Amino acid sequence: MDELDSAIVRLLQEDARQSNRDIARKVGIAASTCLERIRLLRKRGVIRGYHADIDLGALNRGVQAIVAAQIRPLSRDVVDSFERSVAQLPEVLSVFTIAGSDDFLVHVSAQDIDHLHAFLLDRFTSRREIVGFRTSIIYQHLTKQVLEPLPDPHH
Amino acid sequence: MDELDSAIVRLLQEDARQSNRDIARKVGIAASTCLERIRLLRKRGVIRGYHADIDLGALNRGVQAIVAAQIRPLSRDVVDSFERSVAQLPEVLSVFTIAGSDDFLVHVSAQDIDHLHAFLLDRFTSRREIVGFRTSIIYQHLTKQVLEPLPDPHH
DNA sequence: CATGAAATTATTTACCC
DNA sequence: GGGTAAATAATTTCATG
Repeated sequence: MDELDSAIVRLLQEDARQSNRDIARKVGIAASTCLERIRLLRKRGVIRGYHADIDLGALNRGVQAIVAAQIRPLSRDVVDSFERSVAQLPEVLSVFTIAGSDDFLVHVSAQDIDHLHAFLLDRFTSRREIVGFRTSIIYQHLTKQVLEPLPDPHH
Repeated sequence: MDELDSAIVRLLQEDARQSNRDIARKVGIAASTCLERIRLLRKRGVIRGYHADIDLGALNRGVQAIVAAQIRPLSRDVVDSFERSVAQLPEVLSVFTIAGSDDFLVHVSAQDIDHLHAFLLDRFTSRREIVGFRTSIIYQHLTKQVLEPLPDPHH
């Protein structure tokens, strides 16, 4: 990850569909060189994928919430199975497994408040491993699309 | 948003860099038709952008946390200015503005625990509008890259 | 008016310096 | 890292139902 790689990664975070030729021109290298660098970044796992960012409203997902859940027992089996089964529910956007008084934060979206309520009643209230959960409606979610590398901690 | 649009949106969420020709072939329409549909989806704001997903470790961001913050007063000025200034800190990945006992959840990443601690001391402890915050280390974060449309609530 | 086929223009990619 | 040429893709035009 030298300066050229960082510049390429930044440009692909901004717009993953711009042409390799454009990226090459912006960072000041030949298209063939740029293509090879992108291929290596992908192979090394630095670039994990390219994804379209879709408006949640257009997917009938106008209401978002964060559900803070506590589960017991905190055994590997119960934790792993909770993560996997919750992540595959259609309403779930992401699952944070965290330290602290809550065990998980689950980011969910639904058509409206009624569907959110029904979802929580059907999928959370009934789960035996969940000993408690609190739901917070999300008014706004700002996401940074372009992340800069942080300074190397060894320098 | 008919079935064809949904199929195109799903494919672009899976891999935003696949060619228009491949997408057209997979959904069973002509390339020109597909290109026009994608253009309209973009114009209508259904597709908000295309972004490379980068490994946080490669960006020297190996440690993630969620900071739940309470601020006062909860006036528009203070809320707006908190959102904007926090979102532009390099360590911040996203900011949730929420209802409930906490006012914000801030998703952050840093090089390591020491840098996370320094970041919180420098950027949170010192802010006058913050009346309290709790930090939870993230062990794991599962994100769904492909979101299906939810059933229309009117039907 | 949306679709699809063909022609033109542009980009990607493999190979060698 | 760069240059070139063949393969591939994007884009425009225009005919069709």
